[in-house]
Amino acid sequence: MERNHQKNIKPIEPTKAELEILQVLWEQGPSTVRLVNDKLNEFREVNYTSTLKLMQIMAEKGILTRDESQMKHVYHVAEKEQTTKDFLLDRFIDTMYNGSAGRLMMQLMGNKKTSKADLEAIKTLLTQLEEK
Amino acid sequence: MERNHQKNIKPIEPTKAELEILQVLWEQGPSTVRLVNDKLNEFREVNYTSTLKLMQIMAEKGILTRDESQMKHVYHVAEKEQTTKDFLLDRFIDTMYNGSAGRLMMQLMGNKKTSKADLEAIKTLLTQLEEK
DNA sequence: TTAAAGGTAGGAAAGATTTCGTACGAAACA
DNA sequence: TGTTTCGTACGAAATCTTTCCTACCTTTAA
Repeated sequence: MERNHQKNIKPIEPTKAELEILQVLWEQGPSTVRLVNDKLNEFREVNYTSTLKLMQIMAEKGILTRDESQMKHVYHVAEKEQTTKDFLLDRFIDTMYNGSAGRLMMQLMGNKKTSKADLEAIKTLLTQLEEK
Repeated sequence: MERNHQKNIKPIEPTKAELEILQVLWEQGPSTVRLVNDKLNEFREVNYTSTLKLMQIMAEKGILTRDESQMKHVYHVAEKEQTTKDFLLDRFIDTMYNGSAGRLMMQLMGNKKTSKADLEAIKTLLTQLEEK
């Protein structure tokens, strides 16, 4: 079930479209709207000003910051990528697996997206953890 | 009909509120609106007719089916729980980890929601898998 | 030096999702 | 029987999200 016990911390709750933009910025690093929009258009048609607007809103919300010193503003992701991903993963685990990461692990084991190599890597990591 | 342009494949894309309802039904099994609404109200205030409406919409979309033989309709989840969860997990992995389940695994290892017991269980499972 | 291209800002429309008011029928019960 | 309680149906309002139009400014290139 969904809960938010956090008082002061602002929960980053990107919408679907916002997440797309975050993905581009995570991959490309700080970027102009133009670049982000071009990337988005590689797989989905979207008007330049739509992307602009969205990124402006995200800046307002504090999801992004921007450098306005140049005419072409450069947008940065405000939070560390990992912080956001941790938050989203936690929420996913809460809503889908009643907060049990173990259950998610279990499902992953049987998931087609999990390769043999993945499993090997996990095993190695586990062993290392154990040795400490 | 017009919501779903794909022919035979049904992409289960529950919204946030719909997912809450699914969670209740997964946990409780087939239920009346009353029961679902009561459960929801345990952690968030929501009007009975709101829940009713949502469940009616979900039935229209095919996410739920319902038994109308009694006055108190009983709603069932149409898809197997696992099918929906598989789909949602896949999508999560795609948007958050570029489709790599391994990366998600890695993040899980360092996640606070992953307990020592979880890790142990994984290890056992991995070893079993290997022996086969 | 002017036209074209490319940039931001802001509002409003369009779409999707969520919430709830109202109407009305069936059951429970005083 | 009459009234209260509990149920469904449906429309519409409220809200959130996404898209894009228009205005206007700056840079670039002819």
